[in-house]
Amino acid sequence: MAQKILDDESLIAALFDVFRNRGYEGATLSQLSRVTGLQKSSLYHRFPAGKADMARAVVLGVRSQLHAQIIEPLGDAAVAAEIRFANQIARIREFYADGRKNCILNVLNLEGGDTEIRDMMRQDFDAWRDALTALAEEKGVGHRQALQRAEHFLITLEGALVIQRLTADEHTLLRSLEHEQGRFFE
Amino acid sequence: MAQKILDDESLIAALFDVFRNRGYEGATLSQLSRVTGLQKSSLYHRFPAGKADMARAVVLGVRSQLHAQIIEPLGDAAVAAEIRFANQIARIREFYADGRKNCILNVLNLEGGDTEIRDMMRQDFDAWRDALTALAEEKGVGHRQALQRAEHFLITLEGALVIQRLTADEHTLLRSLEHEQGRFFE
DNA sequence: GTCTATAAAGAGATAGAC
DNA sequence: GTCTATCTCTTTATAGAC
Repeated sequence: MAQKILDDESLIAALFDVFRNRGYEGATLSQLSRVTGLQKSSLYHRFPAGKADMARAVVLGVRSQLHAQIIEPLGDAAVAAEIRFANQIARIREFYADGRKNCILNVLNLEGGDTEIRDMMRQDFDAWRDALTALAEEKGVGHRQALQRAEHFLITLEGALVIQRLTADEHTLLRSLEHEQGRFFE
Repeated sequence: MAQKILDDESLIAALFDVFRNRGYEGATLSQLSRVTGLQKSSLYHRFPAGKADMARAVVLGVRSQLHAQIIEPLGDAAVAAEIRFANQIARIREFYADGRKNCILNVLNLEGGDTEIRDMMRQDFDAWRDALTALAEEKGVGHRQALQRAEHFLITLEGALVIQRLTADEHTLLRSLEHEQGRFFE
């Protein structure tokens, strides 16, 4: 049996990088081929439905990372709520390379995009928001306000990524996350 | 002299709608032709450098609207600061159709995008942020904090647009704007 | 200024050898 | 599982008539 040159994880990580930086339409098969080191036909062997399949695989990978590294730890009652929030910030900084990488949720959700992908991303947003809501409630914040703060936190995250990509001010994301951290439980 | 079927303003408005909803790569000449009612060659007559020219024209149109309708009114000393802020909110709601339309600054600023366009958008962001900073300072907020609030307001705007596009909750933008309005001068 | 027609390049996708 | 080679379709762009 012939060898896989790249394991699935590295392969999808390479595809991810192209999609998040250039969007769905901006990611060409030539680029995807180049960054993975695989010819187009090899990509089709692994992703029979082509580019749409690759994008779906990327989103599936992102969502499993998101759940394992961020959403589940937010609900880990063995750790103090403030620490869980701080750990979340650390994972966010890694995941977005301190704001130098885009959010796939933003770039893969334009008009004409794959509805299956949008549905998955909606579910993940809901799950993340709900985990944050529960965290605030744990510390005595009322449900309605906890929900608002959770949503506002994620809005700030997305907005900071957009603005940092525009201004190239490397501290935008970090500043925003720390600002929200200070207000989340108060 | 032959007639222009569409005046420049309506033409650019139609192009704008395609670019903001589908991004640069996602906007094809076929679509741009369809929404304007002009054949591709007619578009090339008006925009000799093609799609790149169209995107630049769209951004020029947006920036003149932004300055006339939002940035300049923010500095109009004849109107109370709170009213100026409230008027800004009203213009934002119109401009983004209460969150149903994207921000062009987000979708035209991916990797590989036109640097001329990015530079223009950066300038406009700076101008808007500076106008908001001055407004907060007018009401006694210190410079450093005024700048932070101005930036945070624009981050929230961009983030709310991203999240509303994802969740399709029609109240996301409005709720965010009102929340920020309550905190801006305090 | 707009049109029809067409060219040229690049996109996504497939066939078949190894 | 990967490759070379090829195909088809769409995309961007141009030529030239009206």
